[in-house]
Amino acid sequence: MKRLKVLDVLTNQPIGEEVLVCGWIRTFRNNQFAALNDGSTIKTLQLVVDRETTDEALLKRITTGAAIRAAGTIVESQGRGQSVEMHVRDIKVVGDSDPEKYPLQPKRHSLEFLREIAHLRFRTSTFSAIFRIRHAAAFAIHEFFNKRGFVYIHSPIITGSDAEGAGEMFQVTTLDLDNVPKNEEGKVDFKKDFFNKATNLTVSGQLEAELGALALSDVYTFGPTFRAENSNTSRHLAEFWMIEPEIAFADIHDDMDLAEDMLKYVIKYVMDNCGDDLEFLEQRLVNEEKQKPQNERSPMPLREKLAFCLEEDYERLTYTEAINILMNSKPNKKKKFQFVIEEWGADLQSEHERYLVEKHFKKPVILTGYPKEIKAFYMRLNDDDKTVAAMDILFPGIGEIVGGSQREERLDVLQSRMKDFDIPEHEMEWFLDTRRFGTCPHAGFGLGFERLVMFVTGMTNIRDVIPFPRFPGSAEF
RNA sequence: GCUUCCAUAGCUCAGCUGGUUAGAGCAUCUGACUGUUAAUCAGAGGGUCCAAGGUUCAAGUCCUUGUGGGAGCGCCA
Repeated sequence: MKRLKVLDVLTNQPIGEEVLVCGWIRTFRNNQFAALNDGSTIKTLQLVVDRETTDEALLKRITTGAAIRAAGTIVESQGRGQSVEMHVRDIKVVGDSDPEKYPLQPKRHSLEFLREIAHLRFRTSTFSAIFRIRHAAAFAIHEFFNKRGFVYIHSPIITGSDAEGAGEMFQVTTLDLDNVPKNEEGKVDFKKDFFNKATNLTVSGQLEAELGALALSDVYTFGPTFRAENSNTSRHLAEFWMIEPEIAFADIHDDMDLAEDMLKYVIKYVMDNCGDDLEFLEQRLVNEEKQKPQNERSPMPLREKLAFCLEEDYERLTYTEAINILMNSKPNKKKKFQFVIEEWGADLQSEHERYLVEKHFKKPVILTGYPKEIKAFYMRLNDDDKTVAAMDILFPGIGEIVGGSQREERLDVLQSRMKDFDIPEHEMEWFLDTRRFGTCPHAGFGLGFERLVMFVTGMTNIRDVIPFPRFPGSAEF
């Protein structure tokens, strides 16, 4: 007999048919009713075991966490709470689970506790929902770009370029750290290393994506990214996944349109395909927030918040406009901000971004035209010579979700900008070649995938939306 | 890296200005019940009070240091 997934049984309801299901027991009530989950859906299939005819020793082995293979007939449920259930004819315990030792028992567990047993947390309703949604979001991203004719580029994970300037890098080496070869100057001799040079894990695939875009027109990368920064927050990881589209013959406005369209596409896809999981996570949030005071609770339930982000156009404004709003804001005048905005040119802190998104506009915001001093060298210099064509998309609750820009396509301007930032030209010749030969206006952005998953699931700690989070001091599992 | 809070049973927590045998709910186990669904009822077991020092007649409680965790900030996606 072919195994059916629980999702198929619950969707198709093959009443009267004998089927085979496999999965793990969530609870076993009354020595009679087992809730079986196989990860295909957040829902469980109720297995009704005949306790008169089933061996008592076998009944004792049907415990929370046990792996089960059960054959029986699907019938309309006699009880409330589910429409169909299985009358079990034959049940086998494939893998036992000692209830005295198994850490997941049918009760609420804290996210902090589950983080410590990340190898088992897939088995909880919350995390199975999160990772199904994570999958759906990843799939939707590929689908979105594919429909628009983008080419998926695999940018290198090990990079020999050390001028990307996006943060501290992890070194990659096969040198014996107990006996490091030195050159004549007494420095590490990387000529003896695996690649004959110093190499690192990538902090961004953007520069490589630009190379692709200047031939294939529209490309994107979607891969792991590594930052060796000592960041200890609920929004940062040392290893995370990033999506970096790059579009040729395009300006900053095309870039903003693309980012907004993509975010909306992914959110809609998840809403259309993960309804049960979203409903569960929404209820989870409501229950969690019951303990909080009214003013700290979310203004909208999860699904309403997502729908709101689909209907609304994101508020687009310049850095200069944002500074004016902030300078005239109540918290700024009453010096409630930790960093009071006093003049144009100030870097925006997260408290300022949060004010704009959560208090002032109450919807996603796209900020453009930042002062050139506070942004990267490759961003296109505007005609005012003071600002660059950068854009950041800010989301309620999680802050910056997208950072992008129109790229500086003019060779001379780019070279002078690199000089300003002390970036050695000789290491970037390959990058400058794109400006020497057939350069054209182009733009792109980086989307933090985990931050998107946080937003869509309503989770508030980034360590709960990636299976095995890496952060300073921790690379477990 | 900085600021701040926390660490007591398998889990979530209570434990008052330091005072005799450290508690509850859930989970687990035993029994009863049997169409349950946070099952119910009765009972039982379960503790290096994070670690090491210190103060004190007396420390789960106070102090110091360390370790682990949360939240916020910075860096960013």
